[in-house]
Amino acid sequence: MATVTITDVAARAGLSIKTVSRVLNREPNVREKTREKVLEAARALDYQPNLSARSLAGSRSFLIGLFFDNPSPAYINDVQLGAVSRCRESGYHLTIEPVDATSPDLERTVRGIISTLRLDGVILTPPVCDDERVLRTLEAHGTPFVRIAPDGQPDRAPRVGMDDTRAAFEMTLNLIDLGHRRIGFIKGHPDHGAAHLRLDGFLSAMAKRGLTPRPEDVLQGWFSSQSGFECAEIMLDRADRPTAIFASNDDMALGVIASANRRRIGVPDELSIAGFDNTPAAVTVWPHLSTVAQPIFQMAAAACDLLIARAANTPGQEGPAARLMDFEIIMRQSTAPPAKG
Amino acid sequence: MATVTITDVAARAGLSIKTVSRVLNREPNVREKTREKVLEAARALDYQPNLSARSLAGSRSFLIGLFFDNPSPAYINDVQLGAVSRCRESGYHLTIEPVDATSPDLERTVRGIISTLRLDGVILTPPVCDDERVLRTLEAHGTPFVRIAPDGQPDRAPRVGMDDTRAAFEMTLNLIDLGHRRIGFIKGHPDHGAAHLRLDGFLSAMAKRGLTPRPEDVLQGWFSSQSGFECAEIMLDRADRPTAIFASNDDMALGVIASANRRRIGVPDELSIAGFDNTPAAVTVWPHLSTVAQPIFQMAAAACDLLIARAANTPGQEGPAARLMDFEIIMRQSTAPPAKG
DNA sequence: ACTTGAAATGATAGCGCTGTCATCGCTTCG
DNA sequence: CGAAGCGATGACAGCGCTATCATTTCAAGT
Repeated sequence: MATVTITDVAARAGLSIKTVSRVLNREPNVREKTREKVLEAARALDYQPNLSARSLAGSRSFLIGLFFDNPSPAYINDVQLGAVSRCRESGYHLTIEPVDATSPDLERTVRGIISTLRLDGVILTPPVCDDERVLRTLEAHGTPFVRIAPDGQPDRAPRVGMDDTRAAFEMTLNLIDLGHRRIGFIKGHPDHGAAHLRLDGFLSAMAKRGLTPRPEDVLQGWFSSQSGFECAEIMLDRADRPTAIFASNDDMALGVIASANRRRIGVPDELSIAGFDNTPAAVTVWPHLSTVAQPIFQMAAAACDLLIARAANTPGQEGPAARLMDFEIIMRQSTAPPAKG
Repeated sequence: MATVTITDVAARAGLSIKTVSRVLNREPNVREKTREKVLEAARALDYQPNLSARSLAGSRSFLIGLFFDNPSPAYINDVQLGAVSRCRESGYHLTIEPVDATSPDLERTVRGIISTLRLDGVILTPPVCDDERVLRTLEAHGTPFVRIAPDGQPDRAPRVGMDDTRAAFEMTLNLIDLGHRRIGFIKGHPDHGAAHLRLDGFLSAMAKRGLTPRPEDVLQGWFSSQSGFECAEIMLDRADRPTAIFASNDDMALGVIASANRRRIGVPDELSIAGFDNTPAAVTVWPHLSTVAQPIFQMAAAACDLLIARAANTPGQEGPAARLMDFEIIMRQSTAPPAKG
């Protein structure tokens, strides 16, 4: 309530407000003893800088925007936590900005957000990170942004992501090495780049082990559990059904489990199932789902780091940077060696 | 990039900046024709007000904070969407502030956030909405806040919520009217007030129909799917097991389904299962879960409304307000009449 | 001691708005 | 016809900070 300003701190420390400002902003050329005096006064007064004033006077707003459009709640939740964790460390705050990629006003909306807030940076998650209109608007305004797991144009701006292909490759290898020969694969939404990468990984692994998936075992899904269910219904209907199904995301894998349960096909004894994403739901079903864990929290934190670093350095430096994070293959109870015979 | 200020708009409209400000803030005493001139100039220049400047000069920051501590991703996602939808309409923005209720620095953290950002209001979700330290800090600072689904102290501050008791009551009635007599109930985390309310609703409904649940059919869960699974394992192990199980949230209901699947107990033929919350996972499993839908989006929107209205009205008016929203009972495929015999 | 220059500190002008108060013009009524 | 009254508009002072540039301090070099 009783607002403490930088002037109060300066008075208490017996210094000018500019010196206080210098200390608070970690600027160079401040004597160690002076720094301590300032810090002590600030602590004693429980001084909290006014973001609006800082933003108005300076070139930074201490605000990072997170743009997203209807992703999975678990995903966006992880992104938020990762981003906020870094923001906290640097005195930044995160504003969330759901965006409707199908809106005709998209440009105007985006323009309004970034210029009203003077965002220091924007984090873009799929599918917004591949929306040409959003990218163009941000570039035109000169607002730095980082894309998380973008599909294409890898060098257009800094990005963080993971190697989907290699992850799918390794998961497939795991399945094969468990003894499976006939493995079904459910593709993801064709508009998502990751869907293609995961398919590539699956196919390479099969090829590497000298296996050729039958066309009827590679079905088109849409990343929804419903689509996974439907694909499973088709595959499991055949007498010579696969002994394992690798769905390109957990939701679809859950659909596969639902289908298996409905048909009373034992998992994993009669059918192994693997997913991708390690959503919370993966351990909500029985049996727990084997899957690939994406380092979403870390990716978002890294994205935030890039933006904050960029806002701090006055020089308008560097071009695009990319950062690939490590994934993790998590084998739980939904996968096992195929039944003998 | 080329920043348009209110001065530019004033110049183009041939008016003073104060008049432009009046129009933009919907203040009274502006001639209609003047208003139009201003609006047109603003449109032509694509003027976007600078939030920092507005905040610094005025008494509002146009920022609402959302405090939460590790709730379910689906829940918090809905809250965010609901809150942002209202913020957008009023030129507000939402900053998300995950809070660790167990942190010893909690007060300092909260104080830092609200005084740095000068938040116009804060939305509190469970369990933060019942954290005494958070409430006290907000009150001490004079920051308005609205609690979503708080457990106790109904009159401490404005709140929005739903009638958990009645929802559980109605769902139980549905189960009974389907023909079930022996219904198991899985309680929620005892620290969450909603858990008690839902139990009350269950018991009242049973009593109303002259039924008395056996003690061994009312088990203590923790709102986690794991705990639901464990409770189900116990209940379903008995020969005279319930014909229906009502879990006080969807996660636990999912655990029950998992247990039933593991035991090859058919759902809903041999066992009906109902949940509470209508999480996305409710339609990811098979069979789809019957559950209670909370109007989370609307609750958050209402909370936001209260905060924004309060920030707009200069008078420090009104005491606590409460708003109860309507829930919805959704009967899907996990419930059916009990097997004959 | 006296210069010299870099390091340390301070004075001051805004940043783009809103709030306060003054001013202007027009209607209304005695 | 003049005074009063009110609606409409404008001038201007900050809000709390950062940026620029001026000034002071102090150690080193001669």
